[in-house]
Amino acid sequence: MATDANLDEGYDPHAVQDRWLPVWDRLDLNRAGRRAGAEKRYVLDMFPYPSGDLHMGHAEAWGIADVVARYWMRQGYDVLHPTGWDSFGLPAENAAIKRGEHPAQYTYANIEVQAESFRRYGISFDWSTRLHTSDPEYYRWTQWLFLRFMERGLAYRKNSAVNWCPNDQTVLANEQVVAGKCERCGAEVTKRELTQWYFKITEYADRLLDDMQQLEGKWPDRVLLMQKNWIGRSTGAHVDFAVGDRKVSVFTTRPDTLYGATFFVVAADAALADELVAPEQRAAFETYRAATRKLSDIDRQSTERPKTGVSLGVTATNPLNGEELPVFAADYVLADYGTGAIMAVPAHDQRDLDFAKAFDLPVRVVVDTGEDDPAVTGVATAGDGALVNSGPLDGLRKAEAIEQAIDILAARGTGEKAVNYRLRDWLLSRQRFWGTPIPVVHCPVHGEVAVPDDQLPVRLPDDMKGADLRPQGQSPLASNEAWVNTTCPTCGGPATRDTDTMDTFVDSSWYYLRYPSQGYEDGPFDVDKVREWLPVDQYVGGVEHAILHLLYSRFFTKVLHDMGMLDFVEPFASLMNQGQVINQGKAMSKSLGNGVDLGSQLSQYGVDAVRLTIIGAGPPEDDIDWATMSPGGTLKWLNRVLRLTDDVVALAGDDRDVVVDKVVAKAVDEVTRLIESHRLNVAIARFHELVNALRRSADTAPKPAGSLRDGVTALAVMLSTYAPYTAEEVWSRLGHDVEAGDSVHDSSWPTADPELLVDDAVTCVVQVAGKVRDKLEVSPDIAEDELRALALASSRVQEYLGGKEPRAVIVRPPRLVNVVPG
RNA sequence: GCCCCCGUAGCCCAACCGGCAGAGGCACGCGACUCAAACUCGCGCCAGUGUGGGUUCGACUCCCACCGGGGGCACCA
Repeated sequence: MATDANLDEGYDPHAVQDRWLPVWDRLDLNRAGRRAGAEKRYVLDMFPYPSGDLHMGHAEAWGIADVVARYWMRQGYDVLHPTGWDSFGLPAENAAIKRGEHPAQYTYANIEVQAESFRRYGISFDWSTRLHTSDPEYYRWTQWLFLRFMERGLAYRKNSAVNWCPNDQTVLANEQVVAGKCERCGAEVTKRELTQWYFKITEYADRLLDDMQQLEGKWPDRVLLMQKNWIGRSTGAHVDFAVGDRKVSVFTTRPDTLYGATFFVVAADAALADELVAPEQRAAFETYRAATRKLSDIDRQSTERPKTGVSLGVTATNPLNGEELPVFAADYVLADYGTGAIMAVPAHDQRDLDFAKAFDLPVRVVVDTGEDDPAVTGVATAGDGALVNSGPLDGLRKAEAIEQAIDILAARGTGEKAVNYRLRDWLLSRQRFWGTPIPVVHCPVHGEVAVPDDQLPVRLPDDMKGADLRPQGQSPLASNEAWVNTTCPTCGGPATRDTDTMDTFVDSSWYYLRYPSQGYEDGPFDVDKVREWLPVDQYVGGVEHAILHLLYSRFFTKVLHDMGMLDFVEPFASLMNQGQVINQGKAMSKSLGNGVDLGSQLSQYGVDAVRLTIIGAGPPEDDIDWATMSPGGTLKWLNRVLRLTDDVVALAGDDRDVVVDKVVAKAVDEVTRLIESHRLNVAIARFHELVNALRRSADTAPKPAGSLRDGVTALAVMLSTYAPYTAEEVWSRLGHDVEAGDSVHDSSWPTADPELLVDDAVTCVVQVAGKVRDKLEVSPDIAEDELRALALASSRVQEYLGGKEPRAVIVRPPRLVNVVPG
């Protein structure tokens, strides 16, 4: 007995799946290079992380990319649709600690489960491309790339306060701190002073911003916007103040307000504050600094919090007017943005005004914006206006004054135009085990020494498991003496290995480059193969990577371009973000207990019904509420397709009906354009229409067998992109010998005869005062004059005109006439 | 606080450059088939596009304001 009574009669999707899957495996239809000589296309999903089996979200993302891949194959392109796993990372390590295993066990077991699920789900992967970032053959090249970055000064080590996740016991990149919490586990992030490896992504800030021009219209606007905001370019000036005999520079976007500066603030946790503090203020400063360091990022970044600070007991000299400004240390100034010090202009900056109020400092208006005095209202005025109280700047507008101020500063050698970025360098060290080891040796004589290329990979030890991996605040590798102790590649003397591993986002920043030459041993990738296949024509993935993976990959691509290894500067020509699959209005989660298991959906409705339901639910980027979907209805429709097929196959003869031919041509034409424009859900509606039309014709004499057979054939080919199993079944029932290699997945996309797309007559709407009053059947190429005359001759139009002359007649042949009464 | 996106039948969604608001589906109702039901086939049902204004011969579409929902950034000088 089937679980669903409906399945007893009609379509059994499982039998169809079991029938075709082994045949496809044998036919090997998805191998890149199969259509040698044809134009190449590269379709890619953001590769999966192997935690457990596939879920509904995977079903959507890979379903979407698979439609594109299969569509391009039908169109005759040579398609690369590869797969791999982003297989380093914390969940495997945590599972290993819990189970007393090596992380590789969990990782590779899950990969096998997911691989089998992908296969069953009918994804058109070229399995020969398969890679795993945790394989030594892969991470060897991650290490190799790191060393190239190091040679170019793009990987460096520095000591600074870094984001620390107390739960995962590791540092985090800025991009992995979301609203003050660890992106992975949600713990509140704290700060730690540590020496860590960084990638100098800030050196590419301008290019990351400027090259986005190439992506406009091809990437979702919101992703581009998020990246733009994240990079956060600000233009302004560096202004040099004098503190005693020391020069202290600040960054400001408002050099025009220099005359309004009434105090000066240094970030309390910046080294600069420690260096400037006067002896009599040192005790107070250190107390304050200690308190600052205890704050979590969340507390510290709250704008609600009252301003706090402490005087450093020194003054800074304003380079424009020579005024001596009191210097404070405060936590509202960030140590790692700009120079870690600011000139405070309370009249025109809200934060400075709040501080001035708290410390009873003067507020001096220097831009007359026409608003009330900030000293009275407590609201800083940041808008445009005329400069006042500003010596040579008086009377200028804001923009002019900014330029003028910079000119004056530059002439005096006390400042210059400057650009600053919100983007910080990418902190890549992680104090965890299951990642790519950083290929550096620390020698007491020679310092940081790169491991020579011919000694790569620096392998992870395979004798560590379970409790050995427990986080201790430093990498578990540090406790493995046999691994740590080595010799210096330069002098041969005793040395130690760097015990940190790389952020897994390093692994995923270049994987798409290796697919075309997976297994290549002379470099991370075969430059010629990359030239053939890259950039990726269609990338598909979640919007959660808008500023993590996507920004990092763009950075890597630009560096590799500069190294002469790539011809292009943007890795992903087109990007689609799929939405989330939710349930009953909420994200699926264990705590809510509203999870929908993909496996059980597949066993209940079959692969094709689930694929069609997910993709048909709405635009790819929209969230899908599974509670509102009916895969059962989709299964019934697939059943309908098969019944139609059987009925049509049973018809004898080759009779044609031009009406049917037109319906088919129109469906082909529209589906083609809909898939091209990524409106994948609407294409499914066209499938329904086509089936309805063919059904009607098959039920009505004279039943044009030839036209119907062609219609079902076109349907099978188009449907092969969404519902690969059912389409193959239809194809087979139409008489194709799939086992012998005549698969629908090796067929060609149907073409629509342009003559069949032309309508003999179209309906012209005739409006009077914008309201539809009549309809005319006219020739599609009717002339404007003729149509006007026809419309005005309409008795209904005359009726509504009531004998008056029309004031205007708007004619848009052949579809519309609007008569405007006088 | 700043910025972005979205509001169309009971529900999910279509509607090209501004030109007949409805393609498709779910649910529901009726009919045919059936001893009856299920399945299947056919037919039907329901909104004037969140609200208010503006531009236009004509607005779901463009502009402004507001309401509601979602998202991004958030002490970045």
